[in-house]
Amino acid sequence: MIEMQLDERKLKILQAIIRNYLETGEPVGSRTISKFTDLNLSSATIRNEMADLEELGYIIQPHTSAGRIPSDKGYRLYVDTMLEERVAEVDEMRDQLIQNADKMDKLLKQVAKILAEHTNYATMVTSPQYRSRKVKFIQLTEVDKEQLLAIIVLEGNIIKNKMIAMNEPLNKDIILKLNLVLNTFLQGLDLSEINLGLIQKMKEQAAGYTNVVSDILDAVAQAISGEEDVQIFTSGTTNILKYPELNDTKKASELIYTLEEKKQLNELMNSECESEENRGIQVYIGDETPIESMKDCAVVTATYQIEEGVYGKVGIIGPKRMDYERVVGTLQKLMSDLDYIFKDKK
Amino acid sequence: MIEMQLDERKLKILQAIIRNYLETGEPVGSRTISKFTDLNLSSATIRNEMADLEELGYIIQPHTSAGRIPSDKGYRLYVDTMLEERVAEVDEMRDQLIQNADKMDKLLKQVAKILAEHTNYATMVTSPQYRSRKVKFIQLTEVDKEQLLAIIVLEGNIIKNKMIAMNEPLNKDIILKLNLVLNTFLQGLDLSEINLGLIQKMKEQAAGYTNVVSDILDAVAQAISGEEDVQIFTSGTTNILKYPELNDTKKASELIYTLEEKKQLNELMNSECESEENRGIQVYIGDETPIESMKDCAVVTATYQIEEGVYGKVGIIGPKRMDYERVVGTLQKLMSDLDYIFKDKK
DNA sequence: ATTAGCACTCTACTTAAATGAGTGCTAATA
DNA sequence: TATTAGCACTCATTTAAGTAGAGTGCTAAT
Repeated sequence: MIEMQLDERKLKILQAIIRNYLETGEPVGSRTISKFTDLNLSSATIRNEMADLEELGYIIQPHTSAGRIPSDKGYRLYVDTMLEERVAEVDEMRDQLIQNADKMDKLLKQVAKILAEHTNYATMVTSPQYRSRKVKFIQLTEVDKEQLLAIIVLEGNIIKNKMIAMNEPLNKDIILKLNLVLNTFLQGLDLSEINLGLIQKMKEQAAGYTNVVSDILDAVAQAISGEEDVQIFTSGTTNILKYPELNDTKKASELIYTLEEKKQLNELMNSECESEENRGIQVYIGDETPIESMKDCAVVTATYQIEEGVYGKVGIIGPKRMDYERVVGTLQKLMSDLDYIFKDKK
Repeated sequence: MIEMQLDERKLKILQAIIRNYLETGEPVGSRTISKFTDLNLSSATIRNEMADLEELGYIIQPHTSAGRIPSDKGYRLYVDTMLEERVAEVDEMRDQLIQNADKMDKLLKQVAKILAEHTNYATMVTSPQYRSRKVKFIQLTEVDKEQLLAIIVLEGNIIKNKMIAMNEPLNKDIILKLNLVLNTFLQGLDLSEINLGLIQKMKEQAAGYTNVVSDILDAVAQAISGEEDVQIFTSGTTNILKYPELNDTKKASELIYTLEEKKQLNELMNSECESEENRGIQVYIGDETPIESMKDCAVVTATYQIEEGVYGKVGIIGPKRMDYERVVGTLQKLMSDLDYIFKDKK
């Protein structure tokens, strides 16, 4: 059997099928393509080509006598090679954003919301992760007889508080000494550099009050490492319900639940941003996503950068027939807007 | 025509209808009630009574040959007079809660989530509003040459941070003095007691450095008053989709959107808690709720108290055929658990 | 006052037929 | 050889009709 190839014409037809499907959400038939394209081919010819495309795995027939819809492989080809960049008309987004730039989490919530409103998809935004954040200083303060407040300031003035319960009151000198030890050891250190060995050393250094002190150190260490506070903001989850192909109650509710619950989203939002050249925009289609409830969706993520080593991600979840051009365009624009805003703040 | 009255028997029948409907979600017919109750009446008699109850407006017939379902008025009567208190089996909830009691917002998120999981309804929890919160202590710390960190600890160990930019570096003595002034003046004060006059006095007291100082005081005052952060946490929004009568895509998505958006929820969650005796538990049925998208739901809210003058609210949103007994019971239990947790923390 | 019995209503479900979009294949055509 | 017209066939969707069952309202008997 002759090896089949994707010639120019097949590509054009595939593109037409995808474009059309993106618009309508309905399987597209040969007649439609015959009229839709400027190829001037009869529906019969298109049918033959479509049969080939199906054999090649780029399109799928939901049932015998239906039109074709793109397969994951088809979408993938489309996203990789056929996507024309598009200048999105999202300047107003920027204006809306700048107004709320004073508090980081509010800003990010805004980003998620505005993005959702603009795209009509569900969106998610992670707070920046301070992976290589350095400790600027630490201060322990006695709040009352039973409680100590640890304040940890990280580079970039990220502030963390941690209440530490004490069994027995500590006297001022000890607190002073602890402050000294903590600062001497930890100041200027990268979070990744704070390991168990170091903590062990500190415990030795502060020997004598070991039991209390080790509690405190543990608490502080935990507060510093603070994985926990990679917040994820989501918005527009109900947009999901607008797309008939996702509107199966069971599936949709699982998806919305995932978005509400947020835990699982880390899998998506924590993956490294590889291709620097494309502003870290990644597209997951169908089974490519690591999240079960999104198997019928497409996910587009982009990475924004606050400064060297401080990244966050923005993601959009929609049907596979997502308007990729618009989404990618919008995200690129948004990334550059965020850059602008953060530069300004700094 | 003779004025009809709600006699004992009619009440019993109504109660049986409602109970049954709460369980099944289906209209309930006369035969069911005839067997269900211990009244030993035939279905025919029940039918007569039901006709009366319908005329009185307590039940509704969705169509000619269907059973009856409770009307809003019927639910209302049920909630007001027929609800027997029930001891709920929610002790595990308490255990789960205590584990996460260290950070307020996490705790409240947990409350929302656990409550949603236990009840299978959608839930919402507001952060407490510190109307009459007292200042415990304030500390200014120099972070670097240009920035000062103000840490304000309020009663109940609510911690607020505020970064303050300085035009000119301050020397240590001045900071010390400022600390002293701030604490002397503000410690133990109610937020409402911190007014412009007081601030004026403090400014005088710290005269000499007025320009910087007034900036700082303004910042601190703003940080303390911090109205903005009445957060609302929601959870289990997808539970809505489990109830067929709410599963109309359009309505459900509006409702979930309301819950995601949160803004509107303030209308519900900010209303005063009137009847102290009932732990501030309020029930809104159907049109009684101020929120449009909840017209087909029932909402139950309860008020928790951290201490004198510091309240927050917990709310549950479900179908009108909500299991009121269980919900009210669960909420009462939860309220007392929260009390316990907060007492302990204090 | 209660109840048995019966005719009636209306929904939900099942089944069957009609519709129509779309295909695959074959034979004719350029 | 590539393209196309034409036709039989498939299958999801819609429409219609018929059935079953739950429940009512009313009347007459107890």
